[in-house]
Amino acid sequence: MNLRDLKYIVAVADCSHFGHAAERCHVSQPTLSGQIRKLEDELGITLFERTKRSVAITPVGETIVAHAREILEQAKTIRQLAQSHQDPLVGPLRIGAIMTLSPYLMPLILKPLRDRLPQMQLVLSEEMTETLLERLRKHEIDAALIATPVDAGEFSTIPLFDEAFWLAHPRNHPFQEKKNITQKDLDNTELLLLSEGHCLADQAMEVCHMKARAEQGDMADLHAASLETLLQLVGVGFGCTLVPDLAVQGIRMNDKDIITRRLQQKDAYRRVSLVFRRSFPRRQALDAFIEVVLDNLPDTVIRLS
Amino acid sequence: MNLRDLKYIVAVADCSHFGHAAERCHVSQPTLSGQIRKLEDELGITLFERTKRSVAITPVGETIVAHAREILEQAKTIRQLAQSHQDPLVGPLRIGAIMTLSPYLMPLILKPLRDRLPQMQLVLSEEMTETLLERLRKHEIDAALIATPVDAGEFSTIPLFDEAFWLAHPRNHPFQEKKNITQKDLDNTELLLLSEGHCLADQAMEVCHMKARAEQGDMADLHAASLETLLQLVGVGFGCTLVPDLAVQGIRMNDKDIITRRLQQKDAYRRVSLVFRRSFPRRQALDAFIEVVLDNLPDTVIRLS
DNA sequence: TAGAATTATCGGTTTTCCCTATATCGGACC
DNA sequence: GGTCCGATATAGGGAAAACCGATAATTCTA
Repeated sequence: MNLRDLKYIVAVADCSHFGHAAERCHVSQPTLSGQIRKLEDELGITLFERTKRSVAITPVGETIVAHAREILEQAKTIRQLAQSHQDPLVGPLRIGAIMTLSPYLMPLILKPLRDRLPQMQLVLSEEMTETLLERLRKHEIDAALIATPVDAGEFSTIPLFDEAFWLAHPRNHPFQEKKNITQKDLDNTELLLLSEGHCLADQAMEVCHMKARAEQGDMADLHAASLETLLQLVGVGFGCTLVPDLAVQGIRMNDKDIITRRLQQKDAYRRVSLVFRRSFPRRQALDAFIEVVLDNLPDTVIRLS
Repeated sequence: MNLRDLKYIVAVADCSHFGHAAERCHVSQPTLSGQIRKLEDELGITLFERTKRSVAITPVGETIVAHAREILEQAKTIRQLAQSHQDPLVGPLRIGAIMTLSPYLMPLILKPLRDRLPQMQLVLSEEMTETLLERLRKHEIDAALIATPVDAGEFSTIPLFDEAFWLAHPRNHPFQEKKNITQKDLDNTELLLLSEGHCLADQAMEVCHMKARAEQGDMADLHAASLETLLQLVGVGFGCTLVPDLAVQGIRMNDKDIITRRLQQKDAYRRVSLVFRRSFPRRQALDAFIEVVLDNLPDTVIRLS
């Protein structure tokens, strides 16, 4: 059996005439006759009762043709489905982003994205870096926005932009008196950090030359689960923290108890990249997505392409 | 696209491994790879995201494979349908019979038929000869039991048995005194007849050398619509009629006011045949049906095979 | 009885499918 | 780092199938 054969028998059932059916199927009448004969042999039944003068379908033939029609409909559906997905920009794009980036970046790009790529449906998720990479591996997401370098291996990485760290301290903190915050100031300060697994914590520690988390002892209970929580803690005077640029842009106006200050250090930034499986087939969708992202970043970040 | 291709993509979707899928489909791995590649090209989309190390289905691929599964199910259904109809004895057999035969023959054969050919479902209809032939032509029935010769042409005819005509007259009719009813007696008698179109009326007229119906004038109002009605008329003394053998066997015991007598004439019988389209494919079903009919006729009829 | 219409058959050509062998790539192991 | 193992992809040739044109066979029509 064969989709072609089914098309043939449906045509004959419709036309009750081998010649006309053959014409409809764009084959010669002998070809169509032969194929139908072969199908009948294969099924072991007579589908059409032929005389030299007429063609009539048998009762079994009738029910089988009904099934054949359904099959051909389904096949058409498959072709249409494929058709509508031929444009790689069309269809859902599943993007994951780290939690210290997503809430501040997404509001900037969602609307432009909807305007520029209305056919692309963005499916967002927020996870920590390791979880994102794991989900990439399991094909649960198509790409991840992270701020940690990954080995080439199975993934490709496209650097998007560098994002400076700002210092956030409470209104009446000693830092308020200082004009410039130096590397030394930072080194002597205990920062409030996000809980384990958040890359921001590691990056902050690196910037401040802090020791590994494991050696810090009882500071652990001050590790917050989200940047928002962290800023709340800063707001009520618990201490300072480092905040990436996009988050600063997002919060600066809202809270009078938090002072955010640019750091002078050259290396106080993190590099945000898009990571995806090297084999991901809709590369053009990613390129289009990247373009929208870069076009809608504030000028406080440094674009990399 | 192709049923084989769909089988291939379902296999790959199930196995996530070209080699294993190829094994399941009993083809080599390059063959399967090539066909899937070709299908992807034809559809213009990527169904599977492959690395040298692994295979994962794309979202479009997922939905397409779902449709493919349904198609394959339908195809399986077709094959099963064909399978269960491969025995020509299986399935409905639509038999039409003339109204002067059906009520007396069918009771004799229905039970034996159900015993001997339980898989064959008999669909009965009763019509006049012309209507039966028309329905044969339109494939509405598969065969007809009639008592009139038909031209070979599109139909085949198998004679089944000869059925004698009996004379039926009321209890106190002049015929009662006679020991033998002669041809001459009949010729001088006006018979009650069935209404136009029933072959029995023509046959009775022929046996009695009656003139054509059109010339009979006001006898028309005594033409009955069924044999049972005719016999009721005989029973209440309206006149005589000819009754075919099987009907006599059916009614003889029931009515004390009707006398049935065998005719001595050699040609006072009608030939009952089975007629069917020459192209009808289930000839064996007809043969089996005929065998059951012949095996269950009373010995008062003369079997012809 | 000739002609038109219709399905079946035949021989040869083209297309498709399939297989074996091999290339290529990525990961694992030493 | 080299080598082997496990995957998928590619190439070439051979077998099967599908297809076509021409023609036969049959039946209806005029």
